[in-house]
Amino acid sequence: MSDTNVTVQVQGFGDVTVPVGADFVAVLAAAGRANDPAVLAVSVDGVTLDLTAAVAGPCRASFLTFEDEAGFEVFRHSTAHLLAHAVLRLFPEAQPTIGPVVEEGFYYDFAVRPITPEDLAAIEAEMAKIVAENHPVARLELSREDALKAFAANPFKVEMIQAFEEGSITAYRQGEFTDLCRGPHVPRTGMIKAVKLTKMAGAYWRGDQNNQQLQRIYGVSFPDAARLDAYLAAIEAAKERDHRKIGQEMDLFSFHDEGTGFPFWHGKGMTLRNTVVEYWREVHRNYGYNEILTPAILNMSLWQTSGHYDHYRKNMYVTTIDDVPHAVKPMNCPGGLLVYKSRMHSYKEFPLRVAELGAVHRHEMSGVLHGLFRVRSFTQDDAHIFCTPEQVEAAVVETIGLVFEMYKTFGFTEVAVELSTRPLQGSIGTDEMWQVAEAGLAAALTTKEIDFQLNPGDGAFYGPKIDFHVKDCMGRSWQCGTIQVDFSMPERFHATYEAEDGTRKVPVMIHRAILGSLERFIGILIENCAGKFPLWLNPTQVKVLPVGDKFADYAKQVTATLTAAGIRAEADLRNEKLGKKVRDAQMQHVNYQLVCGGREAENGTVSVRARNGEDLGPMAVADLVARLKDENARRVL
RNA sequence: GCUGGCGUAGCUCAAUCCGGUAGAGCACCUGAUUUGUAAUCAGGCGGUUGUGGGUUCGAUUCCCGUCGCCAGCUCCA
Repeated sequence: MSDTNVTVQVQGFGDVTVPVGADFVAVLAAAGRANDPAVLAVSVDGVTLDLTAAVAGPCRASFLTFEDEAGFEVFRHSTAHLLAHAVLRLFPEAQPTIGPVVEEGFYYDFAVRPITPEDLAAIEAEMAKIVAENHPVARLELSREDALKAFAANPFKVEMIQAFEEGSITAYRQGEFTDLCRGPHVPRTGMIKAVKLTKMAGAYWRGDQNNQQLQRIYGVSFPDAARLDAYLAAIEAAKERDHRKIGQEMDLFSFHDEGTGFPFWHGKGMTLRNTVVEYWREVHRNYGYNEILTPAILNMSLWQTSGHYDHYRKNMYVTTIDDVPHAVKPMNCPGGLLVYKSRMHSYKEFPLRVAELGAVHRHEMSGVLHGLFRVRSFTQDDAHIFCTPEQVEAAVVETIGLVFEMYKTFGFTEVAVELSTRPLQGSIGTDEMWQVAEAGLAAALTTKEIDFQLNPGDGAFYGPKIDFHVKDCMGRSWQCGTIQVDFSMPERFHATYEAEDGTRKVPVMIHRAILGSLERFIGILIENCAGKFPLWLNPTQVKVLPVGDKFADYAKQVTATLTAAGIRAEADLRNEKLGKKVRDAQMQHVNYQLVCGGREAENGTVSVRARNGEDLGPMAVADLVARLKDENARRVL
């Protein structure tokens, strides 16, 4: 090999030799993929670069397409530039700020007059024009001085440039549009075949409410129209499983202007909720918990003792009783501590497991409310475990087991775990307390052989925590469970126990929730199954469908038999044809439809149709009852 | 809370741009039909157009306030 050539190891192809100073377009050609339209960028020794970057020396290169995460990001980021390019053509006075790639596509923030939905269509059309013009995208390296000059009219870019290191400042130019950017980018605007601007919103410069409000435009993009269409279809499908829509259709719950953010549970919703609670109680009994219930409104002095008055007051509802300030509880722990303190405790009782399905009220900002997911009143499946410092690890190990067991029952087998440690500021307690608590949680996770992500500084102000995120069938992640070690609350309340040596000591308190909020968890359940509940959870498990009025009595009789056996059955006695009743039962996502006609009434059977449309044929009512009871008892998913 | 969009019958929507006192489907009720595995037919009931004010001869429509709903407000060139 001579000095004038350099060898590049191309992944999936082999070695390629090109002249020194050649770019990766040449490497691509040498690898037999000249002008491959799928190639967006190149990864050189792990660093993503433009295809137009020069080969600096011997290296390993792999070409990136939309299928590679890095290639995908380049593509989306280039689309953000395309968006800014189009916006500047239509609104020359607009000042572009930043335009990153996000999970759901990309966005670009502009300082510009409010953008309307009509503008969005015009911008999309302009973007299509720029794509058709197929401008090459060129990288420019700038000195700070030149960069400041080039972007002098845009205070946001100036602010950014001032923060950058000299020598690292680059910009990209396509046609008449140049944007400050780290890159890399796709080589030509023509590669961005399918774009959809999805929504627009206000956002603050650098995410700070005190800064100027900007106009944010969101979008998605794909290398071809088919993938865009598939994406849009998936969005529509997600709307169909929105728990707010299903909650209304299935008559589970409602919201009213008279109580913003406060859910009203209907009969069907309560059945679902009670089923969840029933299971919850069963498991907690098995794990040695005892259940308590503490009041909703308590004297403000309690919240002063607990520290909520100082740390959480802005989220609390306050009231006055007999001229004395009180507050509606935002958390259950202070009440739980009063119960603990109501009598003496011995180390022999530990770990003392006390659970409470406590309804808490929190004043959340109006803008964050969202169906059952974010409400102002919800029921926590709370529990507090009182123990000695030595028992923390074992108690946490046990709780982790409980968490996984419950999630599995509801069909959530993919669970992500995070350990959050002491916040840098505003935490209470000694270094030693924190070290012991953090080590205890980490050790418990290790014992259970659970992979976890460490979030340094993300703990509560009173102690470290483990958070559990369940993944639903759409791949979305929901934080539900939490285990928090707390050394300080028992101390504030002067809670004690009598130790083995006869001295009074302060117990450790472990706060934990598994479902988190019943409301939210039920919302997750609804979206996870799109309203098609497994039998054990479904508020209406069975619909009995007489084929005509003549068989109404038989249908009633079957329904009564099922109900007596603990099966949630309803008869559809409307004067409608069978097809109509089947259709309606399907739309209500009932698990089984039992058709009753002459043949069935004569033989004491029902013809069973499953929700998936399968015809299970005629079945003796007693056999069906046995089958459903079994499916129910085993909580089949 | 902030920005933008939206509030019309129990539900889904039309009429709103360009002011002339609201219309359909589903649901519900009545009748006919007596039904065999995803919608039988006909008739009927149902709305001070979220709410308060303003402009106007006249406001669902235009303007202002207010309440509620929806989306976004973490991702850093």
